[in-house]
Amino acid sequence: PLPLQSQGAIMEYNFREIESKWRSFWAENKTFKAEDHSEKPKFYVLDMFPYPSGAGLHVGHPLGYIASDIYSRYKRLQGFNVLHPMGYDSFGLPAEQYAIQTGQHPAITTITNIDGGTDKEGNVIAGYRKQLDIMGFSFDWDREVRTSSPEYYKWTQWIFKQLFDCWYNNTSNKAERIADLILTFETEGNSTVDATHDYEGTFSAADWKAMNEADKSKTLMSYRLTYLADSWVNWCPALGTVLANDEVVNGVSERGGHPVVQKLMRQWSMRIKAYAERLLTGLETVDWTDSIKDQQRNWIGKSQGASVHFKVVGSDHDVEVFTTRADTIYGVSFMVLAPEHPFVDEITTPEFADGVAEYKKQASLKSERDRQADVKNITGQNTGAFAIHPFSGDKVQIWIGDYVLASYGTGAVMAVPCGDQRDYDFAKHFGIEIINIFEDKDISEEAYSEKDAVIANSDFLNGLKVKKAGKLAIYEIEKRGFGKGKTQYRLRDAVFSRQRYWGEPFPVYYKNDIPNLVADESLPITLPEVDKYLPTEDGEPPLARAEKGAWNHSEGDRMEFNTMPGWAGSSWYFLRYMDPTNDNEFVAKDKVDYWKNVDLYIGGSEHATGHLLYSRFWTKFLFDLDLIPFEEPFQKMINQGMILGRSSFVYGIYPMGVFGGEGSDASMLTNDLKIPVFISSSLWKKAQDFDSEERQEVISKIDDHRNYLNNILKERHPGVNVGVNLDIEMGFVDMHVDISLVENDILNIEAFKKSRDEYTNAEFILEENGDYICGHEVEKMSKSKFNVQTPDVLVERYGADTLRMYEMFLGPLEQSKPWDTQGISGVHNFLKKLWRLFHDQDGNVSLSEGEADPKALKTLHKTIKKIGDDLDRFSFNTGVSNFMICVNELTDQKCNNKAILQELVVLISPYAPHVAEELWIKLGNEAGTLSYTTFPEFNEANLIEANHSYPVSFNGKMRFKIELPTAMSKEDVEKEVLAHEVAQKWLEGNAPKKVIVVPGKIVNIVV
RNA sequence: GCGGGCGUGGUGGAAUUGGUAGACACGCUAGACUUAGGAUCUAGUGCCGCGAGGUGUGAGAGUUCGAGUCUCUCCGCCCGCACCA
Repeated sequence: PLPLQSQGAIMEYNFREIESKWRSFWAENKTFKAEDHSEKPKFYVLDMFPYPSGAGLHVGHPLGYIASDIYSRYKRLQGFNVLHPMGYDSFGLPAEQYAIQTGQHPAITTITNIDGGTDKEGNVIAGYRKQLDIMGFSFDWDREVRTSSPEYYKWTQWIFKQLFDCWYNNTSNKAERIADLILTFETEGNSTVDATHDYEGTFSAADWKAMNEADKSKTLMSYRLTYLADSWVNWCPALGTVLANDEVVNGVSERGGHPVVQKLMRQWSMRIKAYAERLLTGLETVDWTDSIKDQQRNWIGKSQGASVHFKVVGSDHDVEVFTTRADTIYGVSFMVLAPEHPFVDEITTPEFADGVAEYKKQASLKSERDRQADVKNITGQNTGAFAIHPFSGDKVQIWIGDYVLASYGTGAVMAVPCGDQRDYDFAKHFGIEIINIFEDKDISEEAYSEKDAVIANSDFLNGLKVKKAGKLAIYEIEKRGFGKGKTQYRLRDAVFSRQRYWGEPFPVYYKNDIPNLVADESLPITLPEVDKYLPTEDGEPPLARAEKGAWNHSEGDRMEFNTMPGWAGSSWYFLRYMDPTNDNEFVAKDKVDYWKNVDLYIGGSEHATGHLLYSRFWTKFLFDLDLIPFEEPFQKMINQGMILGRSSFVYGIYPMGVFGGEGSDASMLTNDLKIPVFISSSLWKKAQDFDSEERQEVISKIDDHRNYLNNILKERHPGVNVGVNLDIEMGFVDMHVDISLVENDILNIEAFKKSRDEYTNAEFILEENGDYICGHEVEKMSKSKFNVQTPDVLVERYGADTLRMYEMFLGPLEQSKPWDTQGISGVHNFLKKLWRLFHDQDGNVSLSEGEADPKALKTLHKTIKKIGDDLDRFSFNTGVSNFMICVNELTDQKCNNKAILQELVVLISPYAPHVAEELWIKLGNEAGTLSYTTFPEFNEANLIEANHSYPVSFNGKMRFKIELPTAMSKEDVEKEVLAHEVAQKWLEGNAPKKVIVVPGKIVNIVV
């Protein structure tokens, strides 16, 4: 396409020159450097940092960055000391997968993706940094962090060490040092300790002292906030690694969609469960959307109820269950254990042993996904064992069934079929007798799960409503020693090991299989070189390939071979920006005390149960250790919507084969004859109608093409009766076409023909005007759909200021919306119009001094008010509209008053910083001072007008307007309005029933 | 099934506390200027109607002088969670 830049007047809006000039200026002068100490109040604006992928940025990525940049610039103008940094979440799978394929070290891939260059296959990579720079963001790049740099992950490792060295004290409700716990063990054993832990049983001080090193280590491990344990994990064979729950979606890996199975493995985990309650209550103190908060609440999944013990007949075991419906205790008709429940085998009677073994085998073969998909299929197996109902003493059957999850609660349920549909279905399926404990409720068809029932057939609970019965039941359960009231969380501890190369190594070595921490002086433990980025032959992670001498801690030890997951580095990066080069601390206390938490966080909502939860967890932990002065990392958060791509389609019909008599052969349709015919979309759509003229027209043109091909065939195969299969019903395809070949839905036919060999001779059925109109659809932006729009191309053609404003203009920030390049010209024209306000027809600067016209003042102050309000409520799209209205009005007024335009330039500078800087110096100001000047002050006096144009409604419908003095009294307004001739007409001679006058606003007449 | 959000012209969207529905822009139509236009400028553009006027914010009801906005019922779409005991 031709550049829009005209060669005409010299002083046209030359955005390329202006933008490159100011980009250099800002970089050279470090205009946006944030001071760590300041008299000014601080404001911390943070973007979720990107993973630098080789594919680069598309127009959807900068959306949030533009919004945060506008807000940062606004806050600077309001006199805040703004921290607005950027960095890279640079550990991750794509670089590692690329390393496996090409052998290129992920560190090199990462650097190329950030700084630009050429990849292994020779593709040119623009580089994230360059792509970000051309947008004119006011980042303080001196604070850049990269999670994969040793200087950074040194401190990720250090924080891991602190977690290892702490346990969670439920009494003080915070993390405390392990050394203190050991002291208690030495004097009192563990019975007085109320910790979040998974140690089974109790020990005395003497028991503790009698333990050997290995036992002590093992015991402490079940208290540490990060711990090594055998646990059921999500194993993804295709990726060769375990995944955290939030990385598994619908039973497949979030990245790549590979199947995930359950596997018992020795893994590092994070005891996030300890923080479940605080993660829940903390949500009340942050300004996030309800949607994200609810997602986190749901994920944490708090439920209150009771744990109850059922003795097993003829066994020492008792089955502990968790229930939220203690009121239904007398409705227990049987028990169900998860197939993986630890003592299933021990309680199973001999005659059911085979069945149980078979069922357990079947269950273990099913993946998590299969189990979920199989919800409707009721399966289970009787164990032959019986439990004793604690209150009634009745014997109830014990079954196993995979609708009971091993990982939730105790892995066992008391089944109350009258009140729970799953229990009900199970009972019906296996013919187990159902006890009904609800007064006057029919359960012949389904369970009664409403909570308004009255309890019956339940001894001391009879006649009580559900809620009361529940309380009384728990009271009795506790009193009689059958169990106790309990709060249960769905949140599970997070697996922290990955069997991958490109992540943080653990600062851990094993001595006689006991994990030990590497000393602080030895940090960081840097990633060793390996020959291949794949697991070893015996299934160890890639790090096991490292040369032993260089990598092992000391003779006879071995290092941890796992690496940390992606969320390790991103859980605390917002702290490092405050002090990115500190080699002695993860962040200096005085700096974090000044900057505190993030005031505004902008990023995608897809991190609701991953990054955002883990980051809150680590922040609370660091707060407990008194290392940082706040408990919530992100005070206010905005989740930008996705920008969807607008894909273009062509509709083609391909020859499908040949037909004919003797001697005809499919191979006669050689590749050079597989020539498609493409039909313009509107014709194609009309041709779907069997009776349409267009259909006949299309068919006859397809016939022409077929005849053409047939003639070639006949020439090649004289004497053979052969023709091609080519018609409107067969061989039809709609295909994505690269959007770079399409402009305003019109296909560039010549470029299209050149794009692929098979199109070279393609035929086209065109619109009357000779255009090929493409079809379109809104879908996710992706390479495979050929609908990716990159910022680079648009900046080159329209400039960064235009792109910034246009992305904001598309619609509300939080909303998903389709990308539409056509609309960008409106914003570009606006900036040209703005430019013209400052210049005369010859392009020379032309400004008038002196007092401004009241009209212009009104326009300006109306705009000041709106822009300020829009920014305060993050309504960037209406902000752009208001600028357009302002410039349209000033243009109509032919306003070139310096005082007015000066304020306008400041107002617009957050949105369009380059052109604002240029106009700022044209107004006679010092270069670069714009960023730190003051935001214009709104003065209402400029808005007051002598007259107001009242809209007059009859029964709420506006009929006419009347201009009256603003100060006129209600009574006089009513009188004037009623006297108006149009009012007389609508009244039809009748007196109005009622007249409502809202002074300065509206008049409504009821007739 | 549960939770969150949304539904306004041909399109993206505006209407902040209930007060002129459709701002602003794209697109479209007509015209001007131009060697040319995918540049620029002017006018028009919810729908029906020649007009007066009617009608109109997913559907229906309600509250109100007045409802896109508040309440209820229903329909549709998007996102998240989902055998959680």
